[in-house]
Amino acid sequence: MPSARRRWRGGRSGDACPRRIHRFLEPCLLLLLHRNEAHGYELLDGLEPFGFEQNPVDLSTVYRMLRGLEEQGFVTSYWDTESGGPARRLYRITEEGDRYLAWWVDDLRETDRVLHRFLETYTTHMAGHR
Amino acid sequence: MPSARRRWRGGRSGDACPRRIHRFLEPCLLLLLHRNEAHGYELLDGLEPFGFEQNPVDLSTVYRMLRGLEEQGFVTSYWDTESGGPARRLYRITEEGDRYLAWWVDDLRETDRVLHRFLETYTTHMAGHR
DNA sequence: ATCATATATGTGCAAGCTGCATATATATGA
DNA sequence: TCATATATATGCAGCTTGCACATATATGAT
Repeated sequence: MPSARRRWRGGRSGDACPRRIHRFLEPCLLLLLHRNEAHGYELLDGLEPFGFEQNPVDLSTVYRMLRGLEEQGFVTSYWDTESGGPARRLYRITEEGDRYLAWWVDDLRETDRVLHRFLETYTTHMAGHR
Repeated sequence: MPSARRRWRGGRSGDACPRRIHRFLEPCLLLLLHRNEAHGYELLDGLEPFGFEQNPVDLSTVYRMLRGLEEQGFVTSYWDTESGGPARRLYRITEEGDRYLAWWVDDLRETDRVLHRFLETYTTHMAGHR
C-alpha cells in the first residue's frame, strides 16, 4: 500500500508530514546551523517548530544527512569532548552551505507557488460543482 | 550525489520540480479525472499547468500511478477501442476517489502551512543578519 | 504493399530517501 | 554496580521515480 494511502487510513487530520516535501529536512538543518553550530542530537529538538512535532524525523536520518552535507562541503564538523557525556560532533555551516540554503529557499518558494496553483484550481473547480 | 544537489548544479533557477512534493502526481491525476474521464497519454498534457511544464513527469509513472489508484478503488477503467488508433484505457474517478482527493487537499494545505512557517523563519532570521 | 510516424500502454532496473531495528560508547546518579 | 540519558552510527527493507526498453495499432506518405 502506498504511503499516502496508509497515512490516509491511519493518520489524524491536520498532521501532514513535513517530509511530504522531498528532503525538507536538509534546509531545516542548514537554517538551524546558520543560527548556531550544533550537534545532531541537539538539532532534533530544534526541528520541532518546523513541523516535526507530530511527525518526528528519525535520528538516523539526521545523522546521515549531516554526513552528506559535510561530504559536499556545506558544513564542517569537529569533536567536542569537553562538554561531559559522550563526545559530540559539532557541525558548522560553510559559505558554500549559505549559498546552498539560499538556493533551497528559492526552490521552496517555487514549490509554494506550485502548491497554491493546485489548491486554487481545486477550489475553483469544486465551486463549479456545488 | 543527492538529487537536490544535482538540481542545484544543473537546473536553472525558477524551475522547481513539482515532485519536490511527495507523490504530488496523485492528487493532480485525481483532480483531472474529477473534471473528465481520460486515458493516461491524454492526462500527461493536462498535468502541465500544475507545474510539470519544466519538469515533465515520465509517462511510465503516470501509468503506474493510475494502476495503483485503480487497485485501491479510487478510479475504475475500461477499454475504448472505438476512437481510432491503439486502444485506450479510460479512467473514471469513484466516490472513494473523491474522498481521497479531499483528504489530499487537506494534507496539502497543511504542507503549505509548514512551508510558510519555514520561509517566514528564514526571512526573519536573515533580516537580523544584515 | 511497405514503411515511418504518432499514438498508446506497459515492464525491468537502478538510484535515492527514509523509518525501523540494532550496535556501540560515555557520563551521571541511584 | 547498574540503570538511564546522552550521543553517534550502520544495515536493511520498502517506497517512489526516472530511464531504457518492449509492444501494438492506426494513419499517411512513398
